[in-house]
Amino acid sequence: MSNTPSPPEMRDRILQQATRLFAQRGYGGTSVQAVADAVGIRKPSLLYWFPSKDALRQQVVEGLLEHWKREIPTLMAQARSGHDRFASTITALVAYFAAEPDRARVMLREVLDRPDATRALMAEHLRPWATVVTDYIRMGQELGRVHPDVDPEAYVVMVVTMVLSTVAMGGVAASMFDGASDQPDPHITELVRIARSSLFLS
Amino acid sequence: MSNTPSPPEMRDRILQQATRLFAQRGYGGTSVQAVADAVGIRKPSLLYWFPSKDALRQQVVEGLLEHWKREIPTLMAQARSGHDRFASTITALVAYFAAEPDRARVMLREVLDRPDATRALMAEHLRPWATVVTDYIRMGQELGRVHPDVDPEAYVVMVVTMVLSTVAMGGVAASMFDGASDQPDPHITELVRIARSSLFLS
DNA sequence: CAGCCTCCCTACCACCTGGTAGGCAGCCCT
DNA sequence: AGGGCTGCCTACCAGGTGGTAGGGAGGCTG
Repeated sequence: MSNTPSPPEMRDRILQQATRLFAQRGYGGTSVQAVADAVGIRKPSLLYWFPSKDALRQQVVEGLLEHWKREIPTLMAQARSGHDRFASTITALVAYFAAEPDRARVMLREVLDRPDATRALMAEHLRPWATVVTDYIRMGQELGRVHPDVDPEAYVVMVVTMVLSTVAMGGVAASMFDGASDQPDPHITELVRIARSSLFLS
Repeated sequence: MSNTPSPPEMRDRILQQATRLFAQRGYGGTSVQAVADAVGIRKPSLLYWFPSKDALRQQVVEGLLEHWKREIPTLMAQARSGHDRFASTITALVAYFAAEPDRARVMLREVLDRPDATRALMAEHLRPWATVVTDYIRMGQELGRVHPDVDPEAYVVMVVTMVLSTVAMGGVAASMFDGASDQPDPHITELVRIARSSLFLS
C-alpha cells in the first residue's frame, strides 16, 4: 500500500536524482549508494534498473541529449527574421539551460571527464541544427547584415560555450529567468549583448 | 644561507601530478594512491607532505591562484593604449591559459565542485586587476571609443569565462599556441574577435 | 488454485578509500 | 660517538566502493 511502483516511474526518479547529484558532485564524487539514498531505495534496487554505475551515467547523458534534441525544433521555430530571429533564438537557448542549470553542469562535466567521446556525441546530436544556424549567418553575411569576418562555426561554438558555462557556473545567481524577460541577470544580459553586437554590422 | 632554499622538490612534484590528475579526472575521481603512483612514491609519503587529500586540493588551487597573481602584472603591463592594449591583454590572457590547459580545467572543476568558496577565492584574488580593466573600459566609454551599453563588470566576467571554458574544453585542438601567434585556433581567433567587436565602437 | 514474472529487498563479496602507527636510513650538529 | 631531525618506507585499519546472490511479496495469467 505504501508505494505504487508504476513500471517506468522508478527509472525516471533514479535518472532525475542521478542527474542532480552528478551535476552537483560529479560522477567520481557520487556513489551509487548516494543516488539510491536520494531516491529512497536500496543500492541493489538501483542496480536492477541500471546494470552498472557507468550505464547510469550513459543513460543520464543520453537523456539530456534526447531532451535537447526534442526541444530544438521548438526552440528554432519561434522566430521570423533578422534581429528578431537572433534575439529569440539566443533567448530561448539561454532560457532552456537557465531553467535547469543541472543540465549545463552535467554536460560541462562530461566534456571535462570524457572530452573525445562527449565531443563526438554532441557533434552527432547537434550538427543538423548547428548547420541551420551557420547557414543563416552566412546568408546574413551575403546580405551585408552580418560582420564579414565572423567565422560561423566558431561563432556558434563560442556562443554555446558561453551560454553553457555561464549557466553552469551559476553566475546566473539563482534568478529563475522564467517566462519572457523580466530583468534576467546582468551576466546573461551582457552575454546576449556581446553575442549580438559581435555578429551584426552597424 | 643558500638563496633559494628550494622548498623541497618533492612537494612540487606532488603538486604538479595532482594538478594534472585533478584536471583530467576531477577531485572525486582521483585517489591519493593514483597521485602517489604518478609521482613514484608510496601513499604515506604523500600524506607526509600534505596531511590530507583535501589539503592537497587546497594547495593545488592556491598554487594556481598564486601563479596567476604573480603573472598578472606582467600580463597587464605589456600594452600601451587603445586597441593595442586590448589586443595584447586578451592575447596574453589566452596564451596564459592555453599554455597549460590543466590550469583552466582545475579552476573550472573547482567552480563546479565548490561554487561559493571558489567564487569567493577568485573574487579576492582577481578584484584588484579586474578593477583596473573595468576602469579602463569606463574610460573608453567616456571617450566614446567603447560601446556605451557595455556592462564593464559583466563584460570582464564573460570574457574570462569564455577564455577559461574554451581552453578547458580543449576546443583548443592540441595546437600548442607557443611563441607569438602562428595560426592559433579558429575558436580562439573568433573568441578574440567577438570580445573586440562587442567592446569597441566602429 | 498453481506458476510465473516483476520489483525490491537483505546479506554478502573482494577490493579500494583516506588515513595512521611506527620503523629506519641518512644527514647534521654538537 | 651519539642524539635528533628529515623523509620515505612497510604494515595496517575501519569504512566505503561497485557489484552479486538469492529470497520473497505481490500481481497477472493459466
